[in-house]
Amino acid sequence: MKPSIPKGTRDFGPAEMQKRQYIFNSLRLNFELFGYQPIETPSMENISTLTGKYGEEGDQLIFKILNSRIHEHKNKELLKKEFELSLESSRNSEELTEKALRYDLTVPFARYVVMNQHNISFPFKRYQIQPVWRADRPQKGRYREFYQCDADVIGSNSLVNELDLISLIDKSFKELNVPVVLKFNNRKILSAIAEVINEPDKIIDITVAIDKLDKIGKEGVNKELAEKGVSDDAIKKLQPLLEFKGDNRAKVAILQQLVGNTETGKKGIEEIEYLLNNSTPHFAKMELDITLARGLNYYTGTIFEVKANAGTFTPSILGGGRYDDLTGIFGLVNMSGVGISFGIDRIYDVMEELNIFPEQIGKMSTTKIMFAHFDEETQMHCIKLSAELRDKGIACEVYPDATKKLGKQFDYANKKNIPFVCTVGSNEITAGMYALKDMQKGQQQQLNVSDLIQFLKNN
RNA sequence: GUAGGUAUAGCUCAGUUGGUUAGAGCAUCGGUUUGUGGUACCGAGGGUCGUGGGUUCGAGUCCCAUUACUUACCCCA
Repeated sequence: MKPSIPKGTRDFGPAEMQKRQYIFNSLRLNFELFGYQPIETPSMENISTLTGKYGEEGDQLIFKILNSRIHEHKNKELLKKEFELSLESSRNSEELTEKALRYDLTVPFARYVVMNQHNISFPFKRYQIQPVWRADRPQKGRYREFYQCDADVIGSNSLVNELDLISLIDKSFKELNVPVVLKFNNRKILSAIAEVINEPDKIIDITVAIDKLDKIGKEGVNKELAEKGVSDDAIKKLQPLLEFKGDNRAKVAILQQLVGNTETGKKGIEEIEYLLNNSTPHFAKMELDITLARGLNYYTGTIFEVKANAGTFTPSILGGGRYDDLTGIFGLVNMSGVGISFGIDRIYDVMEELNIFPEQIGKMSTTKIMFAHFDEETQMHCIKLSAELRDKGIACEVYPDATKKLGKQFDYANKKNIPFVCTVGSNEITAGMYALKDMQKGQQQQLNVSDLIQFLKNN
């Protein structure tokens, strides 16, 4: 059998893991610097927890888990009927699938908050670093299994949380040295637009269409709007939005004209102005993008998206926003939350393309020193030495095979990028002086055990 | 779901208008070197050319089907 792994999944070797962990560690550190606490939730959720939260398209991409032991089901006729119905249309049958792999970390978080509401003191700031699964068709930068690193605050309406997240985004990408543009918008603006042009039912179609502006252009957007049944009159009213150019202030002015006289519009503009006036990103380029919509259904206020600002591969590497009533579905109302999600797999891809991982990352050995030997006796001596070094906190290993060939042992150390090799033969044992070779410099020196330990601690 | 591309050694790929025994680099193993790697030289193993059918005296090469992978669209981290 030829081994393989499912489409859209990947194995990670030691070098990749080192780079991935570099990103994970950096993000985790920042999450904690901002006061977020870690939680984890199961890979699978009850399917009813997930469906209906991501929009029509999103729901289709949920990985469903077939119920176990369906061959033992008591009512097979019912199963057959359910299966046939499932062939007819996109629906979910709990007789067939009652669990699904999580699609994101936000919805499971909302579920967690509702279930643990009596043990949580609000506002609750949590971070979560776990894989999610999407039954998408894989392509460049798109995987079926990938990690999200989420930071959310729930139980606070304050826009200070948005400011906090902007700082977190700014600081995180600064530390990773990834040049980014942080785009933001407000769903209230989008709602107000739908209101103003009298197409409140088409809010999703409208947002999705204008989201594509930079891809398909003004004409493309208009065409799509018409296809979705938006009236000509409404499309005409939308034109200023699609045509304007200018800086953040100019955009606000346009919004003011377009939706400033509606209540939601006014509120949305207020929020946007607050963020523009009070956020202080030093690294990320902050840009109000009034065509930014984001597909997920649950956002109601501020929305965020981050893209790399260099190179040719610039997918969205972070997304987020405010959701006012995600917990409401689970029975806990008046619980507004806001959060962001770093897509570390894409951040990795972007960093790889821009070649901005620090030089040593991916090339460093976690082993500091390897012991080379000549026979079983000298090998045993190495094992004792290694125990002594490990007690002092020095990562070391003994070449596992008994071989007389030093070359082979050095080759192993070299390929593993182990910086030091200590050769232990009978001469060394008798003298109590060991040959320590610096693999990079190629220099060798004789040291006794305590000097060896001291040297390795200092280098 | 829609549209393209690719499929030859463990990996990355050559392979001419269809023509003898299908090649290279890397990797692996061995040797040059029985106490020294990263750089040198020599050698070895490893392929049903994705699968099935067709055209032909002859197919890795042309045609059809099929499967897998991949890219773009949709959507998204």
